[in-house]
Amino acid sequence: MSEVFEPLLRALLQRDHLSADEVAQIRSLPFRKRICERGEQIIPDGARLRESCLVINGFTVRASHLRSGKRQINGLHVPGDFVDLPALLLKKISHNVVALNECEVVFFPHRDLRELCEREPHLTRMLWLLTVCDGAIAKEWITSIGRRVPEEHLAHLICETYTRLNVAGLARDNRFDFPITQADIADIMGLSVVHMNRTIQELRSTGEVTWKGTSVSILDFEALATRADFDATYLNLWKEPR
Amino acid sequence: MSEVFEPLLRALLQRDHLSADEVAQIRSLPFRKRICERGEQIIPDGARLRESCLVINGFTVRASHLRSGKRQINGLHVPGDFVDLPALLLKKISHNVVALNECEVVFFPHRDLRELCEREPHLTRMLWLLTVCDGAIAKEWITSIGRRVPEEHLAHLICETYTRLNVAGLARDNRFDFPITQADIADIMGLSVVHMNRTIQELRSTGEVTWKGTSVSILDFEALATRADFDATYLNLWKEPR
DNA sequence: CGTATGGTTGATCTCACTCAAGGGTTGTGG
DNA sequence: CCACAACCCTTGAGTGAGATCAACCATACG
Repeated sequence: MSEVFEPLLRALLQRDHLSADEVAQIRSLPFRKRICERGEQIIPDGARLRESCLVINGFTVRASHLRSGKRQINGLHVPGDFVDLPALLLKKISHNVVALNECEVVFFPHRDLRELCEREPHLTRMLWLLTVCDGAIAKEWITSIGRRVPEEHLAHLICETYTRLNVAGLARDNRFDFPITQADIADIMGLSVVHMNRTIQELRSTGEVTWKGTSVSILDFEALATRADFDATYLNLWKEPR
Repeated sequence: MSEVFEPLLRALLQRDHLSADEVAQIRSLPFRKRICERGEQIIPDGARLRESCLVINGFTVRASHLRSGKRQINGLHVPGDFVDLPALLLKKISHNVVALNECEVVFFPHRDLRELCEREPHLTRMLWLLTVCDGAIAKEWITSIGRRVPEEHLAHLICETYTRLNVAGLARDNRFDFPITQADIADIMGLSVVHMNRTIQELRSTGEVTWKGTSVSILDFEALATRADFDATYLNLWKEPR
């Protein structure tokens, strides 16, 4: 089953050309697959890791917990995202990764990734690029949470998620499936659940977004992007020799 | 003058062993030096970059601007920080970098960094590691801004900055120089200047922190770290084969 | 000196939190 | 097949944190 690598290759090929040999090198990586239940902790906080996890199917979030009991989500992973690739270098990560819905994930041993990086400088840079894009998203989130008002922030999150899912081939025609609870979105945006609910209703009432169950529709993407000050540059979705 | 490379080597050697040859390879990188005035924009927003910038001396911040005129700072760079190393892969960055005080920075052409990465897999990973640490800081900032109350957030920022400056050899005995205005800290924490001022006064009044001019003193680091829920793990300041 | 910049203070108002309860849907067991 | 529990969404009311507005002070600088 080669589908394991499709989301990843899709993410890479969006950003640079890969030779047939490079594609083959990636495809030859050994892996173990795992199905995770909704709510399951995929990667525990503070663990010492010997493999890195790639999401094939489903949504996961990266969260930190404070002593006070508060929780902040600082990352959202869609299929094709190399959830904890940084662990290849860090060995230890200080947040945990949780499945939002039933997920299919695969783990690649660090040993094999390491060997790949020893012989393939260009692929190394492409993996590096993935972690850099992840960092760019985090920086954009800082801006959202710090200076965008909740409606703008939510609009931005929707634009970003749509764009990322579109790359993964999971969103089109201004619609996508977003299996997340309002409590989780509140933990993304740093708001209370009650206020989160009211913010969503605000976007609904203006007709900008239709959100029923897990189905999100954007009436006019351009308009929403303008409202949110969303500029996809930071996602680096263009081909370029890297 | 080899001091150009000291802050960088310090940052790297803190996290892994480097061979004499590797150190020599770094030292042999060609560069151009520049002095930046306080408030000067070092790297313009959206520019196409052919070199990456390392801070030798002074403080810089990375900021985003919204249409509304609001500004959010999403990164703080201390000496030894490779400010826009991600640009090596991204080519284009969507935020700008500004000097907080008079800074000494050096630029390394991407061509040379690229060549270095082609032949040195381990050094590549070390540079990669720097960008990953930068990302880890951004994630921690999301948590701070989203879920820490202003006093905790400020305490966390102080602990983080002290720890990072300590690595750079610029802080010890619980004291450091922090040439930043309250308006800038407000843009880091996503607060208004007035409230920022009151938050600082709060930390001062409890005696946890002395802050006069640009000199910041921490009365009891452990106590402040506890208050802020600060755990330096995310800074990855230990030696490990990467 | 006058001016600019940054820090400080007070008053007012609004946004967002908390608390508390009700409603809808799904799944499960009697 | 219905009752109940669990989970999530929704709504209302009261409170408080943080924004905004508007001054005033301190220091550095030309």
